[in-house]
Amino acid sequence: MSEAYNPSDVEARLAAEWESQGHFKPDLNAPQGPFSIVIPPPNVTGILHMGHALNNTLQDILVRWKRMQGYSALWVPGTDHAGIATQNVVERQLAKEKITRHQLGREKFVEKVWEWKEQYGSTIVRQLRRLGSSCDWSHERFTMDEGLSKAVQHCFLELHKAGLVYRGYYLVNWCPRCQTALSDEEVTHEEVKGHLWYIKYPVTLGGEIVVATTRPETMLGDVAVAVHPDDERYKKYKKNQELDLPLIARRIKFIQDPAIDMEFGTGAVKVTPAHDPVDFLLGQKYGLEAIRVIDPDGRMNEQAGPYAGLDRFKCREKIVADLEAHRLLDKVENHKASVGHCYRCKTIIEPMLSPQWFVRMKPLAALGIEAVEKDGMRFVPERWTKVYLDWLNNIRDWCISRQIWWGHRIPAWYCKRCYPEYTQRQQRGTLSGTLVIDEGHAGIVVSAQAPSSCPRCGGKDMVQDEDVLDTWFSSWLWPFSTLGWPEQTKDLATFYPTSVLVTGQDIIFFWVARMVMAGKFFLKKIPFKDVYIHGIIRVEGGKKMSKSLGNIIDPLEIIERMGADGLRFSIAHMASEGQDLYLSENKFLIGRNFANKLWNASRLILDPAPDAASGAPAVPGQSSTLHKTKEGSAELRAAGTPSVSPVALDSPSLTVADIWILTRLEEVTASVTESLNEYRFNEMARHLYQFVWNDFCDWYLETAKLQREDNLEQTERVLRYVLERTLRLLHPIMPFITEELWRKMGGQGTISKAIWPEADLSKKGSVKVAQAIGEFGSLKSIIGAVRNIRATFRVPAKEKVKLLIRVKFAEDLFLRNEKLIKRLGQISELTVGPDILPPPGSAAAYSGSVSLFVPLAGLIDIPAERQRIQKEMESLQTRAQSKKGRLNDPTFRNKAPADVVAEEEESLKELEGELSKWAESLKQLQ
RNA sequence: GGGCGAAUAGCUCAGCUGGUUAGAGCACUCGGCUUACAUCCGAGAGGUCACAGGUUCGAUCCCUGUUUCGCCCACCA
Repeated sequence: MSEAYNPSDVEARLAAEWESQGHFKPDLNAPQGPFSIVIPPPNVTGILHMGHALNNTLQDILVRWKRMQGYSALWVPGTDHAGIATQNVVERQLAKEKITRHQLGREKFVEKVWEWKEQYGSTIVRQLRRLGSSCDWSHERFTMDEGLSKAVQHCFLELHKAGLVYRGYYLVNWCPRCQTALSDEEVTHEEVKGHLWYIKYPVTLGGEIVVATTRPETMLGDVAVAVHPDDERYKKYKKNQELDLPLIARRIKFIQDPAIDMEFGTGAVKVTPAHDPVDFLLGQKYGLEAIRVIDPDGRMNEQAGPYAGLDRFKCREKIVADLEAHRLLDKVENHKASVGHCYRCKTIIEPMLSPQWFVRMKPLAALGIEAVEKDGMRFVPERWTKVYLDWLNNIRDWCISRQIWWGHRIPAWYCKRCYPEYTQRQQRGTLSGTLVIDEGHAGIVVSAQAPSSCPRCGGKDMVQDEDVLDTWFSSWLWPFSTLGWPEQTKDLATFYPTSVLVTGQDIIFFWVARMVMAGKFFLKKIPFKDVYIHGIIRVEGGKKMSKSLGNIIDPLEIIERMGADGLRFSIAHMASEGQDLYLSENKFLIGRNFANKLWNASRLILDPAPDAASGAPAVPGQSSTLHKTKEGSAELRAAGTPSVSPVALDSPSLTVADIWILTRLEEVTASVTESLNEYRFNEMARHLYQFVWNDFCDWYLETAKLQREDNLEQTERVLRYVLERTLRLLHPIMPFITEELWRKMGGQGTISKAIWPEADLSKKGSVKVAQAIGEFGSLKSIIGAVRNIRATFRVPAKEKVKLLIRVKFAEDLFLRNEKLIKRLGQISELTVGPDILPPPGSAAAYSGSVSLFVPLAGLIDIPAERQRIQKEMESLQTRAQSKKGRLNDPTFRNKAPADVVAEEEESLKELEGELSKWAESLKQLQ
């Protein structure tokens, strides 16, 4: 084995092998039944970033763990077609060749996107494999697959049948760059510094009303000015008053509505129903006309008169200038407002009146609420429940049509004769009346296939809706569409509902809530019971990780340098429940170093010792005949387990170190399993790290090196036993290195199918075990004390010292472990007895009932020693003092539980004992 | 405007239902290439647990308020 662990040698090879062997197909005969997770499908355009690395590491830990526990574990991978994002990518690519999608035409363009998908779309799933994700790749799905497309269509038709899909003429969020409508969730609001312009609107019969606006360009579409009915300032104007819209001569109305805030601006507001959500509602309420002055591309249209053709922001400048020229601008204030931006391209959203398809969400939201209130779905951390419910309780209808080409076509058909007539009528009308489009009336047919004729006029010319569906309209079916729905497949019956969803907080609305609604609506069951919401990845300093900030930490580069296991371990170690993760490069060292530590510990155990000169190898390799599998052992049920003999804690020949490490192994097994049960990934990592590094390597291996000289066979058995089981505990978090080492131990097949260890803490309380643990603790603490003394007095590492231990009981413990104490403390001569007196010039230390002395005549530095003792005493005194205070307080004695009081008394006694010994030392130093 | 999260060592963070001496990694200091590992070993230093009240025998932890930072939601024209 190489001196340093080299992950790149191992990982790619194993990832390929795992897949080719089909290890991650669910074992349908697994004893514990199904366990399933569907991956949050990354965008096909995506490349692996830290968010994916986190998300998939956590999922993989769960899946590998459950698989080892004997579940029929299925992790369904796949990708999302990401309508707008993907279309944008391909459009940009075409732009390099100076081609627009319009030049290409729809069919050719969609073909191009598919080509792009075939060529680059597998990037991210390849990267997921590299991360070690144990997905069942034969189950991989894409949201535009034939099956999933069928599911989408079925879904649309069913919802339509249930009256939950409708076409309506509403004000929607419009991205002038992407040239499509967006749902409310696809708009991100950002605070933008702007201005509040106060514009004078002349009243027809004399006087003027000053209105305040942040968007002067929309005044061209104004149809009214509104004030609060109680506003004294405007009482003089009658209801049927009219005003003259400045710049373009047009009469507009004067209305009074209690929704107007008298405090804001002048208390008078211009009303632009075609370009403002609030005004749209007012328009509806008062039957106002909606005049659209901005076109889908963000330019002013012919309704804008002299401003037609100008970009909306250029128009704003010109309007302001013109108003100023006409002295119609009263004043300008600085003003901050939250402005909607397209979540894909960051362009400022334009509220735009247009006909779109919507899903009626209220009835579905009720199902979503029911999921947590009745069906037992829970969020981890729990606080997200409130966020989820608040959204559902205030839900608005979901705009699902997109004016792009890449996506699922809407199964709706328009009569070429009726529909244009209808829309023209609609656009000329006012906002009173219903805004839901009566399909029969408008010449629209919702159906999977093209209808032969228009049911209204009998026209034969029916064309399919040009629009496609929102990407999330396919993702919300993901937990069941990937299992074959709407067909009643075996997969669906077995693996739905899934077990847990692991995702980020940013898509609770987009995705999680909608999946719950769809799952409940179509399958009558919640799609998953637990929703684990992990944090968002950031970089140190709190900024978002983004290309434009140039602060990306690329997981692939980290994998390159630290190994996938190193990356995974580091990430899991940082992922404390639901908290955001702040990353920096050096945080990944922990995982890399840990893997190397594990590698080298294994090397010590598995590699034959190099000093062949001293006769037989100190450590036989795995070929040794000493380690034959014991038949029928519960530990060894899994086929192919390396030859490891179970070590029973009550075996008589075990040393205190053996018993201690074996007990720690049981403890860590219990803690790791418990941590996983509670989705505490960071604790899992910490427990394993602490156990492997501090307990196993720092103490047990050092002890074992010596033990091997005396009792090779047994020590080997313990070493191999602990290592093999530790590898299994580590496997979910570090799959590659554990597989590699497990095989080096002689494991056949794959560790990913080995059995998850079960903790046995039953022996922990036995007298023998408890005593051994206490005794090993004493050994550790006296070795620690000696090392401390050595360091304090700068005893050169190679120079050995004498050690005297004064102890009334258990002398033989120290004699039995003389070799260990001597080796780890660099001791030349050890004396143990009940009546030992410190030789002059000794440094002393006290721990419990043990006193130890290190003769350092000549080396000892009296002031330093005095300082060391005083410091020790000070800390003991502080502690004793606070305990005394507590114990002298009668209320503490009365109210605190008896065991707490007893404990305090006990520990005070101990402190005082130690304190007096230190005091004695100090005296002797004089 | 509403809600959520965070504030603990120089840095980044743990600390699960209140109970000896508040932990880790990195950085730092001292000493070591000790035959698994310098991606290492040994020993240290470093904290008024943001602030102010309260509950309690006892508060980093529970309650109230304040400050700072971050995020989410909202029809702030």
